[in-house]
Amino acid sequence: MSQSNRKLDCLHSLRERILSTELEPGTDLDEARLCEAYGISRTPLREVLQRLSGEGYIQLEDNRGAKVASMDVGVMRTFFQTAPLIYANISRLAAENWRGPQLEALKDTQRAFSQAAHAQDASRAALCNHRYHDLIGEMAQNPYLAASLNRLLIDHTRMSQTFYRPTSKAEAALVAQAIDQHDAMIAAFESRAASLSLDLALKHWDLSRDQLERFVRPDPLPVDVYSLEATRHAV
Amino acid sequence: MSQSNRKLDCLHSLRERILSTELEPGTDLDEARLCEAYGISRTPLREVLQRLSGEGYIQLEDNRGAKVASMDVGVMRTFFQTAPLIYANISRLAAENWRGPQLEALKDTQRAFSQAAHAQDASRAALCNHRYHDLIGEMAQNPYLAASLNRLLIDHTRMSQTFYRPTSKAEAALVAQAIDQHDAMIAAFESRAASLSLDLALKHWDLSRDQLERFVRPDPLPVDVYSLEATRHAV
DNA sequence: GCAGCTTGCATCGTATACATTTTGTATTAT
DNA sequence: ATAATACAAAATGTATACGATGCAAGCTGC
Repeated sequence: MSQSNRKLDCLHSLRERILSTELEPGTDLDEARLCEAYGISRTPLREVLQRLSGEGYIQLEDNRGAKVASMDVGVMRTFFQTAPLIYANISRLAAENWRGPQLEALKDTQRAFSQAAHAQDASRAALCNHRYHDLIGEMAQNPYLAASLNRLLIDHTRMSQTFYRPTSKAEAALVAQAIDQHDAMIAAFESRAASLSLDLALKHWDLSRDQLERFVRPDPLPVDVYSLEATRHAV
Repeated sequence: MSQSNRKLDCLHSLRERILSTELEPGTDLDEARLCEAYGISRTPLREVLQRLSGEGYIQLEDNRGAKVASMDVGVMRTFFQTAPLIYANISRLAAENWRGPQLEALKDTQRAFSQAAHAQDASRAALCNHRYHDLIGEMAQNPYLAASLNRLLIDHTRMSQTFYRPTSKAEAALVAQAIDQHDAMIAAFESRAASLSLDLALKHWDLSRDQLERFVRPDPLPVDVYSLEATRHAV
């Protein structure tokens, strides 16, 4: 076959590696090295890079190669400003416009997400979560908003990479809550409940925002060292 | 220089030819022919096509070449549903976030637009209008919404291609009104009036929607042929 | 000793040649 | 006569070779 699987493999692999932050924001991507790794020549690899650039995963600079898209603080501010608007509208449209086997695909992805979360496989959970929201984007049948959504999801997934690594019971509970919300959204889509879907998306966003804030601004270290002494044996 | 001007020329030229519908939606793009036309080899041309695909100008199918992005009726419905949301928010953010020489660039483009409109150069006016709104997208400093905006503008420009070809006095008046609105928006941006900018964007959208509807659903042919007889000499 | 230039290496950009896939056409068998 | 198959021609996908660019270390002149 012409679109030799290796080229598609390369595309998907790079997407996943960027989403999982195995390739961290700002990382330089060397063409020759990637060619060797994926067993393809520079020509198809460069086409893959062009495409990833168009999707917002990487940035190309003339005669300077490719870098994984950065995530500076200014962009994060914009992210928090924009996400609820897009997520809410996409969710409403998904409830109205999904068709055919799309809902089943969403259920499958939700099952995979739930499994990964329970197995505490942070990377896989994050990728499943990404796919879950990406599918909702497809269900909405709106190529314009989908363009925004895809870019939001790239950054969202990269940011949330650390959250499905429940280091505390509180965070584990938040993940469980996220799973319940996903189920509730699926039910709302199934019954074509548009405005309910919108509300659920906003609630889901609130939860995610709390998780993200917990990451950006974690619990401060205890001022009183004696309280550490007291809790040490409890762990 | 490495990014040989010919490659960039090719990119810009194809964008303009698609926006001006010289290359109509659905047109097949032949690699060899384009290579010859722009004097570049297939490798850089294919990278240009990949990029245009990422930007939403064309669609690539495996082993089947490139087609200019289509504009079926379903997409148009979605366009009318989505445009005001994005335009309004972009406009508000542009008022809040523009900086440096961006406003001057906008004024320059507005002058060029006004000139083209008065010269009744439909193609150039449409491209200037496109650039005007694209610049507002840059001023908003929001890469997520910019992704939606860019895709909306591609279809918007292609649809409005016929409107700056004022065949009737009514349409000419609408164009004049659009120019005034552009000026009002510039003034609002300059004074950082966020909510005014949002309102103006919505008004501008209403006007554009009226123009588009006039095109999609023109005045019906006169039922009474005698009325034609009556107006024939008036023309 | 330091500024500015030159050289060398690593990497990117382009062209060309080759392989694979698609498509149109002609031929043959039913 | 129609349909199926095989072959030929055109277009797409890939690999490799070569030229161009950018960065860094070393050299020369002041």
